[in-house]
Amino acid sequence: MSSGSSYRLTRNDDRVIVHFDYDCFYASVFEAENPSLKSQPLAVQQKQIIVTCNYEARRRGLHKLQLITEAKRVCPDAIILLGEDLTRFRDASKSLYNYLRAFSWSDEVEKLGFDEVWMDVTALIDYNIEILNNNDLHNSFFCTSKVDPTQGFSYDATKIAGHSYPASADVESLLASAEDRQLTLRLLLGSHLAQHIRFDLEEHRNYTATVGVGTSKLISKLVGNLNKPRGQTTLLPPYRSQSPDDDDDTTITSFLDAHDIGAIPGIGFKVAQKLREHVLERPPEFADGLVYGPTREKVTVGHVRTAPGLDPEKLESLLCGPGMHHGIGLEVYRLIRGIDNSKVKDARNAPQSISIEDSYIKLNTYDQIVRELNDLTKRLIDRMRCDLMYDGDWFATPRRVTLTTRPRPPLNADGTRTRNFQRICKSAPFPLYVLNEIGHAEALANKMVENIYLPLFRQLHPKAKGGWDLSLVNVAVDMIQENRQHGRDISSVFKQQEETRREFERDVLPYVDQTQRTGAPEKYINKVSPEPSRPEVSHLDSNVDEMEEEEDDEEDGEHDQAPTTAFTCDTCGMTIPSFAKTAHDRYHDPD
DNA sequence: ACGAAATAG
DNA sequence: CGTTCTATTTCGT
Repeated sequence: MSSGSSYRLTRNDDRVIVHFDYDCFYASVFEAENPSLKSQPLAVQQKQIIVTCNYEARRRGLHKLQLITEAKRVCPDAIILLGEDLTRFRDASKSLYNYLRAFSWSDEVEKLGFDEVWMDVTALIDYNIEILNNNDLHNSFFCTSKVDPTQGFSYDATKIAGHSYPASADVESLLASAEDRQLTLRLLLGSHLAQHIRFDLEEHRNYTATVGVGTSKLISKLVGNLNKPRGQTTLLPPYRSQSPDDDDDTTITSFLDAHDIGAIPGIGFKVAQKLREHVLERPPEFADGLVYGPTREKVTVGHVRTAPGLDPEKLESLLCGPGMHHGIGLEVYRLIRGIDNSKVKDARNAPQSISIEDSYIKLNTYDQIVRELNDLTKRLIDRMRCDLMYDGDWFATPRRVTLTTRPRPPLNADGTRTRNFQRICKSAPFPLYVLNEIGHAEALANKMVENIYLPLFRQLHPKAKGGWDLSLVNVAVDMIQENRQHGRDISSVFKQQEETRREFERDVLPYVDQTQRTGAPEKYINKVSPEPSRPEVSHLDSNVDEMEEEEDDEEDGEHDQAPTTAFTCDTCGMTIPSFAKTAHDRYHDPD
């Protein structure tokens, strides 16, 4: 059916969205802690593989997901650090997120994983388009503050900052075109803002990022991939077709069409396989003996988009199945045409859920299971206290606890074992007494296991004949709600804090000439963390230590004068930003 | 509300 | 080349 089609296929191109992706994030966290690592080949290990490595290591033949044995053979002098404890990465991610948040006027700042952030910067862009002097675009000033007109940076509003797609795009003629001028201008301003934030991140936080600029989350994320690391790409118009029937003449289409169908965010493994099968008219083949990853029998977005008869209804019937939400057909239909009107979500102060899990080769006695539950639950309570508390108060509280296990399937008759990723879970209301006990997490964990997790476990595994055989256990709290705080909203605290930190660093740190930036940002900070509870993973250099950023924070004060936003500690003489005073006092006097 | 499943990094 | 450990979303019930 469907000829004239009443599908909502109009793309909203009124927004400017920037996607940040920190370069080789795990390695960068170690480098930010210890800048002398930057010039060395550095790799981060989890289990038997390199999960990421810096670009010096890549130049020497290392790469992601490489076996440690191979990595050591290829590059014997690589520095390999253990990255199995995610604490430092989570902390760095949270701090950078709040740092970026301070740039936003609308607080539409959404995180994906540890190393990606979208920002809807439309409000800033629209304001700055209004104040543009069209008679002197070369000498424009981008105002980054709603209240202080002197805050901002100079830029040339006739040129894109960074790269563009297509690389050969002629910005001058786009600006001269009645059709494309407005959109071009907005994206162009977006590119300058993105570059400003990127440079700021490099100078003040020692992180480089790769950025994409477009009018949707989909486009900004994908287009950023074109120039990495430490680059940025803007998808320029024309976004709209001249002909009514097809979109083949837009940059959106030419850009998206070349992508593998599985490369589109929102199209996962299952959906991609079904689409490949449809286009190829047979099941896609796998690599020899491998269960993971299809052999890249490349089926592209273009193939799917132009496949005959693949309208939203057809896609829906093709793709529907267990786990698929209704409307998946229309969603895919829109995605492959570059239509993604999904909002950048409002910034969050707390995660929606926290879970801790471990997998096991052998876990089959009650005692072992109780021990593991106690251990997992202690870690869960530590995480709750870290992520949901501020200044001694719970600013967010969970409403539910869940226990999830993955039973190992029994052996088949022929001695093989069928792979099973299926999980089973059971949940219960979150016990509020956990919030009131301030003692050690261990005792509290034991109590919680006794009262909550063991009952849930018995419901999950009613009969114990012959014991259990679990390959995975997960403890979680979810339905986390932010609490109404007395007086002001906790959001402003997190956001303001990073803004203050930024000003503090600008004032106290050595001046860096913005016009001379060529290589890596200079090393500028040494800091000793007062946190005793953070387990160390591995140490290379005991001289330069942690540079983790969290709310309980302090800075080294080897500089003479303090700005107005800082004070000098009477006990140790350190220069401390004012927001960190409480934490610093606690450092000297823990009780 | 609860449990399962898909997606993503 | 092995995926592990998270976190989010959405479905059916």
